[in-house]
Amino acid sequence: MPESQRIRGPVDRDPAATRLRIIEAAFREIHRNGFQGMRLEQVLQAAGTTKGGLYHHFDSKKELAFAVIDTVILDTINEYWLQPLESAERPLQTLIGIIEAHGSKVTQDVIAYGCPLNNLAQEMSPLDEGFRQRLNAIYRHWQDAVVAALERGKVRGQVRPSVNSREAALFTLAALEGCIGMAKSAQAAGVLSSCTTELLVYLRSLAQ
Amino acid sequence: MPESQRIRGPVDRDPAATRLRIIEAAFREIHRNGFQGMRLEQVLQAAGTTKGGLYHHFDSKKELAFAVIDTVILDTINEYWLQPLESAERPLQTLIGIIEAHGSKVTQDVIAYGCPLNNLAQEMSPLDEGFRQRLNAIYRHWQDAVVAALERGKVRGQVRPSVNSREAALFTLAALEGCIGMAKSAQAAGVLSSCTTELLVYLRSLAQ
DNA sequence: TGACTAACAAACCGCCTGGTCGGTATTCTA
DNA sequence: TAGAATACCGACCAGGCGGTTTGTTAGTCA
Repeated sequence: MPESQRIRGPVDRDPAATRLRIIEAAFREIHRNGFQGMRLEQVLQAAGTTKGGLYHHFDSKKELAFAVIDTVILDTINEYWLQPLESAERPLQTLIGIIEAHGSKVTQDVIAYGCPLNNLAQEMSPLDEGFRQRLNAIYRHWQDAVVAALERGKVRGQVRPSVNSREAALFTLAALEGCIGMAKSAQAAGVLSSCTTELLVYLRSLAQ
Repeated sequence: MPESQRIRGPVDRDPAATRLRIIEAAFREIHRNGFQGMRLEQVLQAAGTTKGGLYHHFDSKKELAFAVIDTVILDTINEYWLQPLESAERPLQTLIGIIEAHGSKVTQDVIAYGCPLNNLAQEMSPLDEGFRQRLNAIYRHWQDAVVAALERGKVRGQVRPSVNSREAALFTLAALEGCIGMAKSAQAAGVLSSCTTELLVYLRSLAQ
């Protein structure tokens, strides 16, 4: 039926790469506009493919978003939080360091569009149980890593034994997400650094 | 053109009441589905009116949302935060009391659907400057009230003078919104109370 | 009490968008 | 190397939804 086949180069047919380009483009669109606001046409254009390519790799818009969660978002958490924490000599210091880095060098995208994980969780948790479970699993995964860090800090005498690790880890994540959210509302990097400064006050109070 | 005019009672024509019913229905829809997810048809059904009624009172979907922000959301903040704080004998204690009440008796809707203010701010701030300004103004309004409470606490010797009131107030709001968000993701009231417990630890550390 | 206007009612429009489907080109396999 | 399977193309479709328009009814005021 399509009588005017578009001229395109040697095409470099590479399914895995195509799939990845689609996922990464979808991630950016979701980050900016949310899941419901993401337009497949935009994703396709950014990924340099078409409906046919998309629906060959994914069953639906929702499945595409699930792939984004299970790859890009999960990997990012692992890279920025899990890996540094699990190999840390001084876990609490490392935790503080990660957050300090967040407050200062954080990319402009976080101020402009917020935390991709939190955005999706806030938008989709009440609307779709599939989203909620995946997102909440990542939060628990993340929290567990902080809990482990605090517990190891206790063993090493760097964290007060009276600290409730699960509550403190939960609160740390909540406060960080809250700070990012306030900065996004204000569209001001200064808000993020002011807010995280106070989070650091809290975290330092866990030390002994 | 409409040849089958619907039978309805004496209609109790009352423009102000109709407008209010539309706004309140819109608030509930936005709370559940976000602004982009709100369907006018749903609002109309809940409010017991039709397109004609809606577009008589509001110019567009967006203007309706602005009315929701400027009335329902603003009023709620004023009622639960501003009023108790401004008349408080012991401002820090009052602040702590408000948050304690939040952690325990909080309505089921907050766990299920989150904070209406934060939901809208996270969804719309990056997408529409009109939304962002209105929502951010409410946040500043709210923050100012907490700042004033902390400052009065200092005067009365209840808050340590070394506390940075603006940062502390900002962080308090951020952390609270974060806690609500975590509870919403987990769909668990226990998460909210655990998280706010730790926020209370922080707030008590401001006292002297 | 009769014209004028505000306050609705609801059919209708047109665009947007997720998803489908028939077709084609490339790669794999027997 | 032929045929099948995979990867991808893009026109098309149908439903949903915000917004418009035309028509009707209830107040209002001279």
